[in-house]
Amino acid sequence: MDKLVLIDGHSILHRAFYGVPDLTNSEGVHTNAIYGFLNIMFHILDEEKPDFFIVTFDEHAPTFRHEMFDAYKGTRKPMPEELRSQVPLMKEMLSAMGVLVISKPGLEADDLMGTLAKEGERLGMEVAVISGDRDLLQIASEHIMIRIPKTKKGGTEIENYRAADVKELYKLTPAQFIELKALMGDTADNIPGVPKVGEKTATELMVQYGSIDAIYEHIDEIKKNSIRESLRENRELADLSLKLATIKTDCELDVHPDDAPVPEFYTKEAYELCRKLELRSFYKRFDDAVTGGGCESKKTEISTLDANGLEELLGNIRTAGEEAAVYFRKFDGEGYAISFSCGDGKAYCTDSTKLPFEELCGLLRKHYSAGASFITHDIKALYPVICDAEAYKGKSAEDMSAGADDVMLMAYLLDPTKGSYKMEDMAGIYLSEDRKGFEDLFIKKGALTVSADDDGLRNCMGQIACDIRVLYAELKKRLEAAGMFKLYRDMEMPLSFVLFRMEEEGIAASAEALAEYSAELDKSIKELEKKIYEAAGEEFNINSPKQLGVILFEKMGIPGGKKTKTGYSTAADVLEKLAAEHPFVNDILEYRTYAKLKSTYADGLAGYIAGDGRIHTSFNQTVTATGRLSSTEPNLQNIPMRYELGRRIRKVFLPKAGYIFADADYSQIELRILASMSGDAELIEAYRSEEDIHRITASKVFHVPFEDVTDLQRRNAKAVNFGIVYGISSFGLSQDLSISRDEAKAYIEEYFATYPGVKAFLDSAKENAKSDGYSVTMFGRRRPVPELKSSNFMQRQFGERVAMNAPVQGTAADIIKIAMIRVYNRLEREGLKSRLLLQIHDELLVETAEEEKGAVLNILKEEMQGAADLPVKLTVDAHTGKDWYEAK
DNA sequence: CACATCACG
DNA sequence: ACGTACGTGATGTGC
Repeated sequence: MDKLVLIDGHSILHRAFYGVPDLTNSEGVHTNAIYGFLNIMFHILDEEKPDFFIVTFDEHAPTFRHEMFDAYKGTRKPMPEELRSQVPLMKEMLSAMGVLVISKPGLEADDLMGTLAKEGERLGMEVAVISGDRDLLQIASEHIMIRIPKTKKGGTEIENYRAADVKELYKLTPAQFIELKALMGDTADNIPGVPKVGEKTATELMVQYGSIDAIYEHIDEIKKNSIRESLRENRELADLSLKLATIKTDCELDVHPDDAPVPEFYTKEAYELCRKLELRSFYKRFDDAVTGGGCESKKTEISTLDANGLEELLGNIRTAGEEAAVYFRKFDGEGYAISFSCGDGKAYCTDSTKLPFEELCGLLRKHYSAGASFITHDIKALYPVICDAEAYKGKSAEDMSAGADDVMLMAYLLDPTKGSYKMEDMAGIYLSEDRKGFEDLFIKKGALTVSADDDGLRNCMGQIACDIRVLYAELKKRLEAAGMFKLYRDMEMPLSFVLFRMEEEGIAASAEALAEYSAELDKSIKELEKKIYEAAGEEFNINSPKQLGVILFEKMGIPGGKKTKTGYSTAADVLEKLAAEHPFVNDILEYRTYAKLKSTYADGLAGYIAGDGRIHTSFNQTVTATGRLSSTEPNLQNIPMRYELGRRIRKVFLPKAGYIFADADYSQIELRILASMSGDAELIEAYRSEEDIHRITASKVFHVPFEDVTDLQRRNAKAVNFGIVYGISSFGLSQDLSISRDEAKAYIEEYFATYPGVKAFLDSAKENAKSDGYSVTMFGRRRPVPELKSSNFMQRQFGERVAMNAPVQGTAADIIKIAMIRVYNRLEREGLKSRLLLQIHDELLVETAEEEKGAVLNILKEEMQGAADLPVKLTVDAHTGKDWYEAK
């Protein structure tokens, strides 16, 4: 049977544009949508191997269906210029490939597709329709499959729908699907729908009655007054919507499915266009005949080095004054492999079978300290190889990072919302090179699957080194274009060195104290366990929310109600509301607290104490969307603090003999940044008065004299202050304060009336993020906020909160990063023995030599306060103590 | 491996 | 009509 593939060109191009990060060729021509489109197209073609193939494009002029009902015209967003410019190029590419591209002015792509699909079906073809949205599901049938590509991490997945799949998923036939859409409406498609009828109601009605006509026949049966009346009043609108929602399948076209046999694709013209657009990953699809002899596929020449060879290479690099790309991997035990790539286009490798690790380090350290420079991926992991304590003594973080570059940090700044910055992913995104993952190829269950001098491994190492140098040039260009290169060089690179030193230093923790604490918790846990089992009348796993839910809400009959998708919610805020009536619920809350402290902290931390008696956390520099750091294995940024019982765990963190801890934290840094960035005169003045900020806010918002502010008023004002920073919503605030949404709304309005500059700032933060596609901090750090353009209300709402929060949280992150570098440099340059150990977002912990106490406290205060010069001065509280508990 | 929960700023 | 504060990481359960 013949097979026909139809691609909805605009829809897939659109999807590709938003799914693939910005990509340009060296002339600045945007190519990401074309790249994504071709990937999806080839993927489909490889899979379907069709006999006929057509791509449709609509002209994006007002179309008949939509023109008729101008009053409902939704706000169809204008196409961003970066995408618009790719449309003609895409068409050019398709025509160069010999693909039949059809468009007809005045016709929606949907109608074109619908007509062609049905015609194909009539001709006895198996039809696959590729589109980015679900509208086309209505034409699914036994022989017409709708395929919707989703860009998930790890490639594109495609959802497939034949008629039966639609029926299964929506409990509706494709034809009924049209009516469903007509009832609920679709703003993006300018379909009004029936007011008050949303997805839920529409689905209920359709499943029950089967059609719009049937619904109206049984309209008296509809229980909900408002819905019934709305339906009655809007019968015309429903019919109108139905017309609008129906995809036409009977358009008159001069082209027919059997006019479009699958073309050759890989023509000379197409190859030349690929070259022009620099879409490298597609080069290899073309034959030598059209490429003129596989110029891109030439293998990188890889030489193996011994000690002398490496010495010579490093010497050459230094004399040439060029930066060498380096890729280093350490394996179990002593094993390692390392590769280099320089300007000559060749790759050089060595490994533990040819050069002992210590010798490698010796050579690298010698040349790095003498001025050789390296580009790598994850510089923090390379520092211990290229320098040692002798090299960095007395040197600033800038000194130590001057000769290094890190493509991972660069890519993080370009898009901090990506989950991973693996080399193979970045080669795909920025170089259009298809690479296999190093881990996937050679690492299984944490262990190397080949020997260190295996050819496959050597080739891969060499390839990665080459990619790193090409990637560096590309990322540098992009960072400069985005105005973030300085941020990268002056902030992230020096910081990477500071973090390396902090991790290396570690913090001492007493295993004995942890064990003692654990035993104490265990005793309480056992007692509570017994009490809970008695109250419940049986033994069960208290740690299982599922079992706990059954006990509480079924067996004991406590009214709780469902909350999560899997069953009852037993979260603390739910249980707390129950505790007043059912005191035994308190035992469960208490049990949870103890269990958490024991498993995560008392026992958990003990497992991380290394041979030197210290815990060496990892500070991750490329994880958060806002620019903050994160800490893992273990997380030392969430050690209990708020309640005494948990806080006691801080007593197990101890300075070494002759030392104490000095701990300094910013006071309300985010709120001060908000005041500064917004320039709100009242809020700035409030801070200048140096009075309690929450009390001032309460006084203004609730219109009471400063002295008469009650504790409750202050608490509420504080919550509003916090809420503002999070991108406030009346719902969120009402939850936090256990008040009504109306009350919360009134607070917020009064707050904005009090600080109008804050309101204006938040509004412009949203607007700018929407038009630019990203938020930006005072120091130019960006965070993409694609959610602002989502058609989903919730997503958009989330985007707005993000747009309000990211500039503030991100600026705070920038400032403490600056402070860390400055504190590090002062300690090092002044030859002090004290060492920076931890950063907890707005707090720094320094292991302080007793005799340096005064100097360190001064340094912390000066450098933290001086990290940024804002209209509202930053203030820092600093303390010392014999353990972390005392110092905080 | 997803989810719920809870620790922090 | 619908469900929500921003940013993280670790643990235990249960499919």
